[in-house]
Parts: sequence; C-alpha cells; structure tokens
Amino acid sequence: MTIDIQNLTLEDIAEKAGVSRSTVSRVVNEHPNVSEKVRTRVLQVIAETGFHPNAAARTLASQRSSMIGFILGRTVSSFFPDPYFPQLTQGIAQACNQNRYTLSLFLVGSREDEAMIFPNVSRKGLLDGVIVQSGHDDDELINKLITSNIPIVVVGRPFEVENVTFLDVDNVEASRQAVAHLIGLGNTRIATIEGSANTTVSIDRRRGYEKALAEAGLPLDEKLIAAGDFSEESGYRAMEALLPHKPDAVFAASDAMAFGAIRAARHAGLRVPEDIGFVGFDDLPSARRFEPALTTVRQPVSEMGSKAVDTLLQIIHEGAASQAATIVPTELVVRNSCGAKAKGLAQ
Amino acid sequence: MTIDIQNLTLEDIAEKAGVSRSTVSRVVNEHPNVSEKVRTRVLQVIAETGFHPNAAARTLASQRSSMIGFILGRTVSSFFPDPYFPQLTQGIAQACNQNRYTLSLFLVGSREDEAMIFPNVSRKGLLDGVIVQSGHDDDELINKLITSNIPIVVVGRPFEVENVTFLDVDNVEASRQAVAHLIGLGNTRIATIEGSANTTVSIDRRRGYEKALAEAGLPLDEKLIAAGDFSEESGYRAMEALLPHKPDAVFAASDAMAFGAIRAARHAGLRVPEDIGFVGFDDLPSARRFEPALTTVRQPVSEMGSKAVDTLLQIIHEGAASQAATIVPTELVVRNSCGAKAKGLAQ
DNA sequence: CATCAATTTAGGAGCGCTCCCAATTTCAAA
DNA sequence: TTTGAAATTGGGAGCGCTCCTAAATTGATG
Repeated sequence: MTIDIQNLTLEDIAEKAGVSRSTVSRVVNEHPNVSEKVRTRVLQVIAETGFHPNAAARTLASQRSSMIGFILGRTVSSFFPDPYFPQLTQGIAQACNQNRYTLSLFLVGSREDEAMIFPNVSRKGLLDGVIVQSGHDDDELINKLITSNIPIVVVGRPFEVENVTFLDVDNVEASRQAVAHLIGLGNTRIATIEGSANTTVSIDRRRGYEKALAEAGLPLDEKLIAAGDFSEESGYRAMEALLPHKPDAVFAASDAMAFGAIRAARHAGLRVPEDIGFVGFDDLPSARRFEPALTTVRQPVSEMGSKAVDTLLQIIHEGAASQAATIVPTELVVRNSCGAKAKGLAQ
Repeated sequence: MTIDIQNLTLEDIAEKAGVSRSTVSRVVNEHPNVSEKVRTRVLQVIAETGFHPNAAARTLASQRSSMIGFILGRTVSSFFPDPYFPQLTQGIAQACNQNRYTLSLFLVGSREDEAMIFPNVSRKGLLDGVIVQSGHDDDELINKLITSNIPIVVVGRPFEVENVTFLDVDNVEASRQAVAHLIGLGNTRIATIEGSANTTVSIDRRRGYEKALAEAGLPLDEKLIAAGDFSEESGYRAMEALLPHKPDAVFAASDAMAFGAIRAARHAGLRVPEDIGFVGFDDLPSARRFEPALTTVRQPVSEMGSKAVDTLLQIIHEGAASQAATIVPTELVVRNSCGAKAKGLAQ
C-alpha cells in the first residue's frame, strides 16, 4: 500500500468532498462550527487520499511554523557526545513530540557556522522560538540571539542575565551538598577541582564549595583549589598539583575529572576511598561501574529539556514565561568513592 | 546594536534600493545577470536593514526547504544517549552546516509519536529529504518512509534492502578481524556475546564471528554463543552462561556488554586478560580508561554522518545516489583486554 | 408562516517569495 | 546614426495555505 504523496492541496480535497477550501481548512485545524455531516465526509476524503497540508504554505499564511530550534553554541557544540547534551536533546525532542512541534538542531561548530546559522535562526518563517545552551562568556551567537527578539529560553545560567528567561540546575546548592557530605564524613582538608574558567557552571560550583566550607567553619585554602577543564586529563593533572598539599577528600566539578583525579591519586600510592575520598558531578553512566563506584551529583537533565520546551511554548503563546528563572534541584548519589560506605555512614 | 528583525520583505528592500523585487531576489540568490552597480547598492541596503528572506515564503515558492530530517525510529530512540547517536548526529549536523541545510531531529519515542511524526516528515513543504537510522525489523515508520517517495538515506543496513540507498559500517569484516585477532593470540575456544536479536547489526557481527572461525578451521560451538541486548547487564548474564563452557576468549558485540562480561569473569575468579581475553565493539570513551583498557572496534561514526548527508543531497539534487550502498571500514583498536600486550603480541 | 439570530459555508485577499516572460537598456558592429 | 543581439530589469502569476467577511442555511420564536 504505497500512499503516493502527490501534491494534493486543500482545494483538491475540497473538490472531492464537494465543499470549499475553507471548510477543509476548518476540518484540518479542528475548528468548531463545522457540521458533523460535512466533517466526517471531509475526514473520509483526507484519509483516502493521504492528504497532509503543506507546511510551508501554512507557515507563510499563519506566521507560525510550529518549529523550535535547539542551539548549541560554538563553545559547547564539540562536547555534544558528552552524555549531558544528548540527554538534554532527548528531553527536548520528547516534549516537542508531545506538543506537536518540530525540532531543529543547530550545532555551531565554527565561527563561520555561526555567521551562516544566525540568519536561519533569527529570520522569520523558520522558527517560532529557540532554546539555547549557554553558560560560557564568549558566545556571540547567543548574545546576538538574545538581543534579537525571537522567543528564547536559555538552558544553563547565562553570563548576562538581563531579562532573559533561563533554566538551570542548582549548581551552588548541589556542590554545597556534595562538599557538606564530605565534611560530614569527617574530612577537613577538602580540595576541589574546578571546571573550565569562564563558565557559569564552574563559578557556581566553586561558590557551593566555598559555602559548604564556610558553613562548617573550615578555612578556605587556595592551595586546595586546582583548575581543570572538565576533561579526565585535566583531572589527572589537577590532582597531581593537589597531592603535595595532602587533601583528605576531593570534590571534582565533573565525573570525568574525578576519574582522572582518582587515577592520579592511585598512581601516587593512595587508596580510594580509604586514604582519600572523591565526589564527582554529572553521574555519567560509567560512574556506577567505576571502581570504586563514584559518588556524584545527578542532574535531571532530560526533565530540564522538557521544562525548557514548556517554558518556551509559554513565551511563544502567551508572550512571556510565568517566571524568569527556573532552578531545578539535583540529587547526591552516594556510592563508594567518598568513603561513606566504607565507614558505614551511607544513609 | 539591536538589529530588530522586523518583517522586512523583498519589496521593502527593493523600494529602498530603487529597484524591483525581482532584482533583489536575484541578488539574494546570487544569480548572475545583475549589474555590479545595482548589486552593491542592493547588498548595501540589505546589510543596513539586516534583512533575511522569509524561509516559509521561499520554500513555498521554490518547493525546496533546504531542510533535511534525521529520524531515529521507535526502536532506537531510547538509546540516544549511547555515544553512537550523538556522534552520528554531530557528523550530520556538521555536514548540514557546510551545505547550508537546516537539520530537523525526530526522536520517535512511542507508537503515538510515530503516527504524529510521519505526516510531518513525509508531507511536502517541510523536508527535502531524510536520513533514517535503521537496522531493526519492527520499525513501521521507517518502512512507511521508504515506501513514501521522499529522498531517503538509511544509516545501518536495513532489513529490506530493496532499492534503498544505505550506508553501513562493515560489521561482518570488523567482527571477523576482531575474532581473527583473538585467534592469532592463540585462543581456540572463542565465545561471542550477541547484541539484540532482530537487528542487522547483530546478524552481521555474528556472521563475522563465524567467518573468522571457519577461516581458522575452528569448530562452531553453539554453547560458546550467548545472547545479549547490547547492555552491560546482559553482558554480565551472558558471561555467566558462558563460563561453564570455559572459553579462553570472548568477542562481545558491544563495549557495554564486554564491561559486564569482564565483571562476571572476575567475579568467577578469572584474571583478565591472563586467564581470558576480551574484545568489544564501539570504542566507547570509557573503553580506554577501563581496567584493563578494552580492545575494541572503532567505527568512523561522525564520518558516516557527513557521508549520509552528502549521499542524501546527491539524491535530492541529482535524483539518485552514485551508489546504492556505502560500506565504510572500521578499525581494530588493540589495547590490553585481549591479552595481546601481555603476550607481547601487540602490532 | 414570517422573522431574525445563530450557525455553517464560500470565496477573496494576502502571506513573501520564485520563476517566467516581456520590456527596457546597453553596446558593438554596420 | 541605425540596427539588432545581449545583458539587465520589471512585473505578473502562482506556490497552498489562513483569516476575514459576506452569503447561505438552519432553526427557534412569535
């Protein structure tokens, strides 16, 4: 049964059903005020012919495309395979399906891409709105998008927060909890390995670290803070720098860095978690099967994606979101690497 | 400098530049036969106003949208976070950028999604063509798509190969090589853990396994073949089933299953790779840092993505692809889990 | 059975572009 | 200068839909 998608038009269907173009349009768009008799006759013809209205014509006439874009700026696109992004994308895609919206994906690879993509994204007739992953300072496209007046929702706390609706994980609180957990385990010399500079994520996670120390009355020792860039390699190097200062626990701003750091600690002859405890951030799939299983922070990534879509649709349909910022909570997943289980302190 | 994206039209630009709509259209579309003087004047006005032609109007008038879709069917969408898919998506997205095409992503979650998405995908005025990830039998959407006559390229060998252009990794040869490698290491009782049934990937990898055994004159022992579903958990269980039959090496059809299988082998007191060697498939990021580092098959996933786009554009522009099937080669990455390094036999 | 309001249906205008063809301009050769 | 081919430019028609308004139909009411 090959339904040949020939170029049927509303008018064709109208003729076959013995009604007018407008009536078919009303049926297709589920408008009220169509008599039951006519509606069923038209639906019948539509089913028989396999008709689907032309998307471009509909968009042109109605000035709505029922499409939204998901944009990953130049500074993050290359990390797309990092599980965070596909998970977020999946959440967004699912929500789009549910709302009968079509999703366009823009991975901005290079500066040239940026120039080419911007018109596509901002011009009329393609997208009703966009979701942007942000959190890095040097992201021109995102800033241009924000100043153009297309409906927009930013995922991740943007650098310039002026009247932009955004959605973010509670990085400060998540990190505070993680570090407080390490403190609760009796550690006093807690180090941290930071993510890439110039990202709000890193800034916020650092703030959470400091907050936890302050709450516990522990001193902030700059020597126990090492710079990384979220990668495993950088975690290894950061740990090497940290080791001389003898931390008894480490909070890494990403699981990948935690993996690297643990490797470095072991290389130096330390046992994990007996001699030194670790907490990561992300809850990568491999965190569970790592030896020792990594204690880490889990983010509701996919939920964030669908929430981003809901918020964007609100802006599209109602002109504004009900709240300017949504901060979603995280969950500390206690496994073995922090030492809680070894000490019989797991909840 | 807020460029307000008001609804400028060709006509507006034409008026400002003192020319006709047609001339502006020619300039925008880089048609020849526009005098240099007029062209620069028009470009000037366009730059000043920040004009971008309306996508929907252009699509409607030209019957081309410059958009393609990437569709993950119901049977694979849930695996989107598996690094294979984001990597493929990235390759596709990059190629789209280069060719000035816009990418739409369809993750078909449920059967209801399928019904809702199909019209969007197949109807005119939205997509010029689609790339579909296939390889599973029960995938209605994909079959419907193939019978509708939208330009299509399938990634992964489809079940029904009748006049469909597809692109696939050489699973048979990759597996043959992997198993031959284990044979070359002196193993004679080589087991395999298969992926999900009803996928061409599994079928092909099994065939490669059998081929390698046959070439080496080794018997095919059904007891050394265990069923899995690509997941780590299934790898663990499959290995438990395999252990009583004392394999000296295992070829797992995915890295995740290899991880699970190694865990099971160790649980039974075996040393890896001294007592038993393992080869996986996929080269996940964690394969490198696994203990022991996993020998596995690397696929040029991102390249496949861009090749899929090239092929699709060929079909769109020239009516057909230059070849019906493209089979891309893989690479065996020898690390420690197979025992080659231990035996001093690494390449 | 007439009247009028409410419901349903039809058709025109217009969304902003492309594409075609005709009109205009340019310019070389006679 | 005249002529005509080539290059450039302009404007109409039309892509397939939505939305608005007006016409036709329905049906309740006096």
